[in-house]
Amino acid sequence: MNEKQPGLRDRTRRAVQKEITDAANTLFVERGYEATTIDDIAAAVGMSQRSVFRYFATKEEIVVGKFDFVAEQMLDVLRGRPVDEPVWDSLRRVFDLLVPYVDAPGHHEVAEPMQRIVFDTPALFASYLQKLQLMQDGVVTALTERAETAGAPYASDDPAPRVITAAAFGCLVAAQYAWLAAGAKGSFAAAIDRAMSTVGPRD
Amino acid sequence: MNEKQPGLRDRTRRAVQKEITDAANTLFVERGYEATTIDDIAAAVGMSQRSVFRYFATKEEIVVGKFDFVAEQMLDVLRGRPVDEPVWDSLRRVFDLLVPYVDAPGHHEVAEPMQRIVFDTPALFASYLQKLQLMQDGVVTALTERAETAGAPYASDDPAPRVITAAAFGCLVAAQYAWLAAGAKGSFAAAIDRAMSTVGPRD
DNA sequence: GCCCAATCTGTCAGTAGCTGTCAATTTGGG
DNA sequence: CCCAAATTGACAGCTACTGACAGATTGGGC
Repeated sequence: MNEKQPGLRDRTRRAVQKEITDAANTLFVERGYEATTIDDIAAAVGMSQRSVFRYFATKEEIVVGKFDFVAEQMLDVLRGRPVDEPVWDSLRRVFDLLVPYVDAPGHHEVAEPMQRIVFDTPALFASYLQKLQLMQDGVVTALTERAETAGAPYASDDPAPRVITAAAFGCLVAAQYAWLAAGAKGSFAAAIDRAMSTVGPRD
Repeated sequence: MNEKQPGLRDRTRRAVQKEITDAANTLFVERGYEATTIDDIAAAVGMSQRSVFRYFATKEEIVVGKFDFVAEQMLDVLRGRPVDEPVWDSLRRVFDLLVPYVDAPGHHEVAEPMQRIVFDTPALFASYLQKLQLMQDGVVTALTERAETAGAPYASDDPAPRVITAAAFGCLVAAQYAWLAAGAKGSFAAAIDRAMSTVGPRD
């Protein structure tokens, strides 16, 4: 087995990371992202600036780092879907993973303002788009493998899997725009449904 | 008339900007983007670091700044298309604008390496994605206006124009991936055609 | 429970991107 | 020809980020 128990060391590491993100997010919402300094965050958590950088490579990563984890989960979900399910439907299921991050019931005090901060701060928005691109890379790989498993592999130069994935993620971002513009009311899942019914693969 | 002659001042400004980008691109291709310092660029053009920042707000802007200009051109092209043309076809025509930037015939010595640098340097790629998003904002506005002109306006909460635009731009990026992966041979326009025939709007 | 190697930590020094200020110089255009 | 406006370099300063090192902490096998 290549499985490994998290071990105490890893667990405390995650705990400290969460402490930092929580403190940072509070500050970001209070004072704004750019107005908050790494030293501010370090002081709030009670550690040195250098140590904060031992948990997060960049300031942006404090905000968007969680999406690395989401990207992994996406692969699990996608691989768990039936191989004969239409690709567009599988992708729709994959996006269910993001719903709790966006539509977070309960912590509307922090989650929603943070979302606006991401969309309004150029540096953060760029990082977010980049993470989405990373997710797409994983999805494209999984989709390619799945097609092979199903006995209908894509040609090596066929752009189809990437195009379909890109279109689906485009729907995702558009849905998020619409949802935020409408005041973050209503269900985010419904916004995705609506977006993904507007375009789709051709055959 | 709200038209204004460029005036000598503006023209020299553009000229200096071009001088900087040319010198910078050469250095970027030679030594890499991150290994090249603003001071290096300033020295190469024979001005102070401070002055370089008077022409470009950020280092990334030296590379991706030209896309602001492209975004404006896109609006012109889109507004010049017949109002009854299918949206997907109009967007395909808009993308013709990007072909010369990517498929640049002649200066393959710089244009193609720079493209790889953009895709391989995280900071640059993120900026590029952001510029694409900016272009989309403009396109969505133009599309909305056009629908009004045609007497078939979108509902204010209808995500359709943004979704379709996002899907089209997704095709664009996927096409660029495929084209670069195939060694930048063949026509980029054909890659876009292929990508945009894989997905599309539903009605 | 003991102990050591592995990990974590703070401190310090340094680099690069980027900004404000100001005085000196250049220059477009009337 | 001349002046108001724009451009410039020099300097100081801030913040994100990195490398190095010495000392403290601690997980986990014995």
